[in-house]
Amino acid sequence: MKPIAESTVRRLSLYLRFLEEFEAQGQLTISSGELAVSRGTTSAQVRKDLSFFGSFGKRGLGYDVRDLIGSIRQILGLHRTWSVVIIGAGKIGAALAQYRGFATRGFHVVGIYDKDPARIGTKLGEITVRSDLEIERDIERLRPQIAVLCVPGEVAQAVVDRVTDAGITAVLNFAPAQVQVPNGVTMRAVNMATELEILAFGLSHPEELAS
Amino acid sequence: MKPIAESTVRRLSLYLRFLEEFEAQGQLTISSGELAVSRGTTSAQVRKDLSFFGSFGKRGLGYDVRDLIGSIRQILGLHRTWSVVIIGAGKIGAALAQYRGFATRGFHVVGIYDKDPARIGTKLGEITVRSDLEIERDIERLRPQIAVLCVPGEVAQAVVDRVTDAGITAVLNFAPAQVQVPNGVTMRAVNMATELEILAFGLSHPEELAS
DNA sequence: CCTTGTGAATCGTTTCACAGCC
DNA sequence: GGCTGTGAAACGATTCACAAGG
Repeated sequence: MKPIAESTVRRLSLYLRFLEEFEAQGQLTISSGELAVSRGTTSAQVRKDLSFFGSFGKRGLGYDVRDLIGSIRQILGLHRTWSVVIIGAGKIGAALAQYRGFATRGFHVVGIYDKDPARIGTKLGEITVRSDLEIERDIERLRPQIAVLCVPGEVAQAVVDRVTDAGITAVLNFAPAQVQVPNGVTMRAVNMATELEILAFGLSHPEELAS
Repeated sequence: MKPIAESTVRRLSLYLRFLEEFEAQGQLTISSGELAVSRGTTSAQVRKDLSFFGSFGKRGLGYDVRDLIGSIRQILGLHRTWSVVIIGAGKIGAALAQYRGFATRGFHVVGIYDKDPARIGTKLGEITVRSDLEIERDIERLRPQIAVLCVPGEVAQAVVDRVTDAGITAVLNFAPAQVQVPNGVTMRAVNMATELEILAFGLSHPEELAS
């Protein structure tokens, strides 16, 4: 298979969200054009995105909503569950631990860890904060695939090194720091400061930020 | 000025972060190559990104760290402060309200709002949660530029309509919903579910997710 | 000799346009 | 007739490569 652009994967995720809404409304079939307007893109883009993975529609008719949901789920890897550990039980870690959106999409939080003794043992929804010393043992035992980092920027790299050494193969980084991961590990970063700064640029340069 | 790609703005924000680290370490001068390796890009990319805004270096020498920090701050619109309102005082809204990264970069949180009477009046760090009924009045009075949305997906569009009608010109959307903004309003979305799904795709298709 | 700034070349993504099929 | 799937064209971003300046 040829390499797939991140932008394509991101759109597939959005298509999936809309398809689920359409399904909930009882719509059985949908055209690439309908899917496109709901998401602010073009019908050609929708068809091209899907074409990388096969052909899912019927010419003259469109796509079967339920089938396409299944196909995109399969493409994105949502036909199975994934186990997640959250590292850092500060404000953001705690908020994420209780975020319902994880579970409803097949991401199971199997552990949350902190270094601060005051936090260890406290309950966040279903789950109890454990000592950061147990990270390695738990990862080796429970084999989660994904680590969500919610630690201070200064320790982010050290923590990523620990979890990837222990066997984590995907990292979602909320820490305000750029981190390196070894080959074979997928990494994504969500950086609040950067998002705000892009907004500030947009405010400062009306009409000049592309898109 | 020609339109600037979002990817360029995002990199400028990262360069700024590294330049600040270099400055803290007392480094006076830096080459595009040094800036590039710290950020995983190329020296040509660094120079091209900067070239859209002027010429900031000295041939044979590189860039003065302090000057370049000032120039990038100016470019990004960080030479002034921006006022922010947070809509929704649930877990994520509350976490953001207390996020130190806002203030240290010149983003002042001037209000946080919720609909739930149990939350109204509670203190989050410095600031007290106010009724969502005061949103319009406060926006007209305090003239914040940025709204950060931390409300449930179902009400996100209605809330965006309210704040943009009241005069907000930039929105950072953490609600798990696609929203439309009127022309002239900058919008960015951070969608946890999408980020996780991109990771799941990466886990499911090793070697096939571009970069 | 080193490093910037930048046009030109390359690469990747999006859009177009139409043949093929329902 | 309507809509998909897909090569080809257009566009945009990144990389190359070098002239110009310290």
